[in-house]
Formats: sequence, C-alpha cells, structure tokens
Amino acid sequence: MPEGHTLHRLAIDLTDAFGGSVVAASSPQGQGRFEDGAAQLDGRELIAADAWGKHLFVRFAGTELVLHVHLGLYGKLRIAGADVLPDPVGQVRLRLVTTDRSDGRVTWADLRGATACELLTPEERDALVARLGPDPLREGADADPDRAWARIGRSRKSVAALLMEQDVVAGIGNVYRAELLFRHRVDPFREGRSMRVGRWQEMWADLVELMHLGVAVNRIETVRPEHEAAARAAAKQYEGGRRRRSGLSYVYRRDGQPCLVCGTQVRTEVLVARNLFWCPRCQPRFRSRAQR
DNA sequence: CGCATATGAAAAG
DNA sequence: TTTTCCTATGCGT
Repeated sequence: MPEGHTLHRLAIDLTDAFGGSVVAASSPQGQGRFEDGAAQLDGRELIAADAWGKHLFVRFAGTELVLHVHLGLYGKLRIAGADVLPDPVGQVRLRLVTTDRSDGRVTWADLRGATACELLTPEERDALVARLGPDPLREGADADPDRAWARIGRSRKSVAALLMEQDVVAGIGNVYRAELLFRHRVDPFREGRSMRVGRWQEMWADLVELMHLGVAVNRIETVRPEHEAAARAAAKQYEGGRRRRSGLSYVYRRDGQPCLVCGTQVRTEVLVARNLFWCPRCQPRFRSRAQR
C-alpha cells in the first residue's frame, strides 16, 4: 500500500521502535544486494526516520550516510516485536534488530521487495529531494501548494497524469489520485492549465487532510461520512465474508459498479500505464471555451 | 496448488 | 513503449 501516507507512517513507527537504540543490521537473504550497506549500519544507533513523498530516509549516529528506501509497487517494511527473533522468510533485503536490555525482547524490521534500498551521501539525498514536488504530509515550505500549481496551471497534460508525477506533488499514488478527483468532481482528462487556482487550493487542502488521516489509520480512507453506509454496503457485496483490508473508496477499483453518489457505472481506462477510475456523471467531460 | 494482479519508478530499447 | 524489480493477496481449480 505504498502511497505517501505509508512512508510517513513507517517513518513514525521506525523512529518509535528504534530511535535512540543501537541496532543490528543485516541483509539475510538479500543475495548480496545490500550486505555491504547493512554492514555499514550494523551496531550504530538509529537516530530517526523521515519521509518525503514515497521516499523514506533513516539517519544513524556516527555516519553521514543516510539509508534511503523506496518500496516501489510491492515492497514491504514490516516492524514487529517478540520474545524470540524469527528466522527471516523470503528475500529480506534489510533486517534491523534491537534487543531490550531489561527483558531481552526483540524488535525487528524486515524489508522485502523494495525498489531502492541504498546508502546516500547528504548531497545525494538533497539531490533526490530536490527533484520531488511538495509533499502534503510535510510541514511548512516543504508542503507549498503554489509550487505544484506552477506546474499544473501551465501544463497541457491531463490533471490525472499530473497528479501522479512525483515532481509535481510528492506522495500521491493511484488511489489518492482517483479519489481526490472524484471528491472534487474534476474531469480527470481536462488539461492542467484549464483548472482555476481556487479549485487547486481546495484540492490541496483536502489532500492534506486525507493523507493525514491515512497516516493515522494506516490506510487510505476517502469516503465522506454521508456516503459511508452506501460504501460499506457496496464493499460488502465483493467481500464475500472476508475481512476487508483496504479502505472504502468512491471509484478506485470500483469499475462497473454503481457510483455511490449518482448510481452511474464507474469507468476505468489505462492512462500513462496506470488504471484510472472515475464516474462519468459526477466528473463530466470538461469543455473549454474554445470547444464550446 | 498455480496464476493474475497491484497503491511505483527506473532502466532498457 | 516495454521490461524489470520479484512481495503479497485474491481467486480459480
């Protein structure tokens, strides 16, 4: 589930679990891909983790190098604790372990399937962050919607495509994109430059709230209270008694099903290699003055 | 059990 | 535009 909220939540959880502690770092089944990196971190105190967009950074004492993790589509970083450290399962690229001195309990974090797991110099980290857009989950100037507007307001690309570009807004993924456009009744295919700045400011403010909620509950929840009952009922039909893992959604992965607001069939189409979902009635095709 | 699919992004061609 | 990374889940058999 790696959209921005996932990485910010992991940064919090990593800091809570390991911050101020000396960690053992290893790359048990990393097939040699991060053994050197793990060795450089082994035995150091973990200071803190933070995130920018979908990128996670972890700082350690006594080295300038910063651990950089990007989960990609299916990477996972799992943090857990127990009396006994379990054997690693699967391709564990990085394992961090800390042992409580008083009771001997262990806390560990296993990283699997990540697109990036590497050590960066401060310069490399800065260069990486420099090519990312503002992140709704960061504070102050790091979360400046005007920077995103400078790109969106002048672009001929579709809003749907722009929202997925990490140098426009950092942290949005396919779910937040589809749901944000629906919540604001925006036609995904309209050009960025056809938008008005006021609309973008509303969308950004909403995004800040939605993503903070996502961090708090550790999943993407986008359905307004007044539509929750309908969303739950609709989701139930497809659950078949199983426990629902993902959050409720208006349009994401609901293609062919009736829109929760107007009943029209939700549509899907591949746009820039990703599945886009929208309601053709709630998000009608935008026509510019020239087209009218 | 096997197989298709997924919330991403960079490299290859 | 296609391939790669190679995890976890959900579904059909």
